[in-house]
Amino acid sequence: MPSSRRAPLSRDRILRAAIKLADRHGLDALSMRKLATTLKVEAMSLYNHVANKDELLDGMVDIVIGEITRPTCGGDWKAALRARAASALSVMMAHPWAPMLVVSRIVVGPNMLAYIDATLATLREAGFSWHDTDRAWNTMDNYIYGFALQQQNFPVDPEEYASAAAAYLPMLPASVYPYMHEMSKHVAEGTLDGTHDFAFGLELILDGLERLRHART
Amino acid sequence: MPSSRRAPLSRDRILRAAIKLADRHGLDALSMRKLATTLKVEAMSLYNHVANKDELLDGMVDIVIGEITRPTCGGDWKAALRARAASALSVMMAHPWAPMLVVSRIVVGPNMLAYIDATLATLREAGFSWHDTDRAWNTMDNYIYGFALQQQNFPVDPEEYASAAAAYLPMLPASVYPYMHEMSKHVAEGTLDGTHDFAFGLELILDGLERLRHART
DNA sequence: GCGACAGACTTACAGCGTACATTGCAACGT
DNA sequence: ACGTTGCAATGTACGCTGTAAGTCTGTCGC
Repeated sequence: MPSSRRAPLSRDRILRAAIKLADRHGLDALSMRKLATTLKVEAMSLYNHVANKDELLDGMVDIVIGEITRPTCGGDWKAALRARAASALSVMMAHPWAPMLVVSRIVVGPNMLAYIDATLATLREAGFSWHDTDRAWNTMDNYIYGFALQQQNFPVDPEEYASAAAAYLPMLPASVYPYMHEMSKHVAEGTLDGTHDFAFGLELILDGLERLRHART
Repeated sequence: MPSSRRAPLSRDRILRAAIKLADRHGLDALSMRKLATTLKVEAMSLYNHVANKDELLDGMVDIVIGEITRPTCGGDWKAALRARAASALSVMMAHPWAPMLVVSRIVVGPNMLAYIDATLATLREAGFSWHDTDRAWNTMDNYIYGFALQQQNFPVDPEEYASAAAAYLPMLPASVYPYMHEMSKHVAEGTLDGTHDFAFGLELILDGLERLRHART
């Protein structure tokens, strides 16, 4: 009954191994063969459990979306959406390959659907019309994924912003790019931290939604 | 002097051919070999003008960014940014492969730098601090690219929203996804058009920026 | 025991990016 | 007029990719 020296492959085991591999070595390193070897199996064996690589990627995304703590409606809608955004961002940062996949395909796994449903619920129970709910949800998610993507691809660590800005300054002559030049100078001098501020845009959106809500009641 | 039956290859000719190919057949169809054949040349010849495929993609993005009409400061900053966003979106829609590339790499071509510089200029001349300028610019661009990506990947044409929603309804049982179910029903019945509204989120952000500007003066 | 069947394996193919070595052509100094 | 030089196009090759198709094998129900 324990037996089976044969690998007990399964769709779930494959997806989780794929996530681990992508987390560790990036999405480019995720090939069917490499994934198979981490599972001590041949590449083609995977196809007994996932139809093709696209389905594999979809499955990975849905699992990751499942890690986001879903908003619960009934309380303060703004706080709920803020928490949702924070959780989504932290999950996206934990799986750097995820936002790219989320935006480049339409995933309709159970976790994704439940996640969206909970979001719609929060907005509806807060009193938004269906029309506004639809637009509010899209606006927020555009911002969240956009921010995560930008953050992921930014090439320098936060503690190196100043030195990096100083290094790039010569490539931004004041005569050609006056504003970029001055901004980089401020970052280099520490007058401006180049930190990307997730809350800024989020609060802009949330405040806008709140005013919209008041205007319509 | 006309002579030269040999193809007069050049970096610019390559980039424009690559853009045309990607526009027509998608980014997946853009391989060095296919690109070469459209130029009646062998694949390896391309490498005399671009270092590698990544540099090719970077070059394509910078050309496309150059197609965006840049904001001019001095007038109404809100109108200028609105026009900038509209132009950026229309360019992204004309080159469906572009937003994905823009968000997945850091492009520092001359057009990109000029584009950013003009944006910073508009915000600065409107009276925003460097701190706010930085955040405002990022928030807007996150939204623009996020929206373009979402629009690109949406699988159904606007005129088919209602029928598509009706078709998907059975996959969204009211018992499991009550809100998605009801929303889809509204779309199917024509009570709600599933149209994605670019202006909605954009005005949310612009209004937020305006209030911020007033609060700080 | 034995037949059936799921699931792992093997082989093979077309396509990819690109390293490296070679070739052909045009312009130059003499 | 004639080597020489050097750039740009080419040809070949390698290792990698996703996956179609066919084969083999261990386990289970009868």
